[in-house]
Amino acid sequence: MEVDFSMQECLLRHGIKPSLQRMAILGYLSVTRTHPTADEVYNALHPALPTLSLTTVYNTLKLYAERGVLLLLLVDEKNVRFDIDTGRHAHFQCIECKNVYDIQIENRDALYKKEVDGMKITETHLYYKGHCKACLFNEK
Amino acid sequence: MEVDFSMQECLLRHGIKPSLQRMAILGYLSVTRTHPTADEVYNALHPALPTLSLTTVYNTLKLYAERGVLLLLLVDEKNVRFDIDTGRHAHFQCIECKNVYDIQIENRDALYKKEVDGMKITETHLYYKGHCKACLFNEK
DNA sequence: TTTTAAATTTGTAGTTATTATAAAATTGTA
DNA sequence: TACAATTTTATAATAACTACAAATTTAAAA
Repeated sequence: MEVDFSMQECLLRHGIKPSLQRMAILGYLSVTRTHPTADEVYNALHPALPTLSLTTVYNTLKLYAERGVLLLLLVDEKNVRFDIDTGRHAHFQCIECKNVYDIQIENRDALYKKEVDGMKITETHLYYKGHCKACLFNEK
Repeated sequence: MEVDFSMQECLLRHGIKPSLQRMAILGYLSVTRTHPTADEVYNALHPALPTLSLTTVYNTLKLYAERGVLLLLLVDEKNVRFDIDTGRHAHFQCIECKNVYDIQIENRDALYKKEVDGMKITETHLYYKGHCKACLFNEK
C-alpha cells in the first residue's frame, strides 16, 4: 500500500500522530475541495474503511482545527464545514444548492488585520451568500 | 401602556402584522445590542411575558430574517445570533467570553459586491474572532 | 518477546439548538 | 354574533454534536 509522506509530515509538523483514520480523513479533505461537513467525510470514507466511526471523524476534525491543519467554515447555518486550504481566501455559499465555493480576496492585507479596537484578532472569515451560476441558469 | 409607533411601522413596512409578541421581540432587539441568540431573547422576555413560548421566538426571528428586519449572524459556531442593525458592518466574537461586538468596515463598497465569478451575491458576512479587551486584561 | 502504559478508536448514550405539527387562542371581518 | 384567517402555544421530533467509558491499537520498558 502506498503512503503519502507529505501528508504524514503535515500531521507530524502539527504534532499529530498519523494514524490510519487520521490519514484517511486528511487524504479525503486534500482531494475533495467541496468543504464537506463531518457527516459527508464520514459517508465518503465509511465504505472503504468500515470500522471508521463518526465520533472519530468529529474528534479528528476538531483536533485538526485546534492544531491549524484546517479551518472551520461558519458559512452554513446548519453545519460546520471544513476547509483544508488554510490560505487567506473567502467563501460563497449558494442558498439554493448549498454548495460552497472558494473566492479570492482582492486586498487581503486590508482585511486580515492583527487587531481592531484593542481586540486581538486570531481568525478572519469572509462569507458571501447568494445564487451560484448553475442555479441561476436552471431558473431561466 | 405606551406603544412605540416607529416599531409598529417598521413591521408594517416589512409586511408583518405587529402582534404583542412580535413587538416585544423587536423591542428587545432594538435596545439590546448584544446580538442575542433565540434562547437569550426568550429568557429576557419570559419574566415580563410569561405566556411567551420559545417556539414563537424562533418563528418570529425567522420571519424577521426572511423579511429583512434583521440579520442572521453565523459567527458563533454553536448558535445563530440576531442583529437588528441591518447596516453594513462586521462582527468580532471573543473566543473566551463569546461576546459579539460590532466592527466598522473601512471600504464597504469593495467588500459588498453584487456578484463574483458570475454568482449573484445577496449577503455579505465579515467575521473576526479572537480575544476581546476585557479578556486580554484579565489574563495579565 | 512479554508486560505495561499511553494513546486512539469505537459504540452508546446524552445534550442542545432548532423545526414540525396540531390544537388553542386571538384577531379581523361579514 | 359567527366565521375565517392568523398567530401563538405546547409537545414531540430531528439533527448536529459531545461525553463517556470500554475496547483496541500503538509504543515503550523490562
